[in-house]
Amino acid sequence: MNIGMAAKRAGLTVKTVRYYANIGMVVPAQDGRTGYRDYSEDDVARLQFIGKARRFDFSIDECRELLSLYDDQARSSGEVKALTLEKIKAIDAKLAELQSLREQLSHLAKTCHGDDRPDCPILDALKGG
Amino acid sequence: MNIGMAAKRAGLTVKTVRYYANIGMVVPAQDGRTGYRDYSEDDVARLQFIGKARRFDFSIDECRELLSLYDDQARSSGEVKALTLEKIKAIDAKLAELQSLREQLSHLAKTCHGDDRPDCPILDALKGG
DNA sequence: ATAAACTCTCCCCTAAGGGGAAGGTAAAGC
DNA sequence: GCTTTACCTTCCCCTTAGGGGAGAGTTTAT
Repeated sequence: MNIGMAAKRAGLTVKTVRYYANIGMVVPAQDGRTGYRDYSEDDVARLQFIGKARRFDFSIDECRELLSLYDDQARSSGEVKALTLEKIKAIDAKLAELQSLREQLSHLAKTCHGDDRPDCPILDALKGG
Repeated sequence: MNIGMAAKRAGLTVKTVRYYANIGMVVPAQDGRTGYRDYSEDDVARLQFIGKARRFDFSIDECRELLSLYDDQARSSGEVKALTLEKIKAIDAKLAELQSLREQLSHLAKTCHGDDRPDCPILDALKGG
């Protein structure tokens, strides 16, 4: 099938699907005369797989790993789980960082009266060396 | 003072400080003969200001706004507070997204026995249309 | 005088595509 | 059969916020 249909069925944009072909993630057959990409059902399944993994915040490189595990009939579920746990750890770190940031900003916002007067504790906090 | 000292005093890299000069955020005087940038105390204060705001996750464009508010003696603290509250809102959205992601991944990881057997609920979840 | 440390500009690189141009192809309408 | 429209191709530039490094000039220390 053509790229437009493959993209639609995978819930991705044509640009994205073309990108995945360019970087070698999902490389479909290609018509020699027209140059049109020709996606198989299996290609579409892989696109869907990647789409889902991306929505789970896995990077392209991580998707590549997952995909090779997905392809490998002999892989252990332990490998997949390890990758997932790593991802969770990274998310936890990001969460902690954002939460700390939020607290600090929230504190600053609370101390700022936020009216027409020009004095502002937020700017003062940013100012100090 | 030279860029190296300005960078050190602002807690930034030389590359970063040069970048801020290039995009017009902090443009120091420049020696006509050598081309060396010459940072004033005020320049350093602005660099420090930007450095802090960046650490608070404000984007370069938001720093630009903050900086113009910082420069504007007539600005109201309300404007600054509004920007800060917007930032907090954006952080909250990101937090919610990451938390949902974490829950889903955590659930998947829990259902995966993670041993040497090849069947893996995580990959199965990614596979399904 | 020379070596080390510092500075300059210029160019390419990052992640994951988006936007759009120029041009070929296919399907539908008349 | 012809034309419009929709779809496809490659190619190139754009995004964030700088990092890495080359090649060349400058200043400082020995």
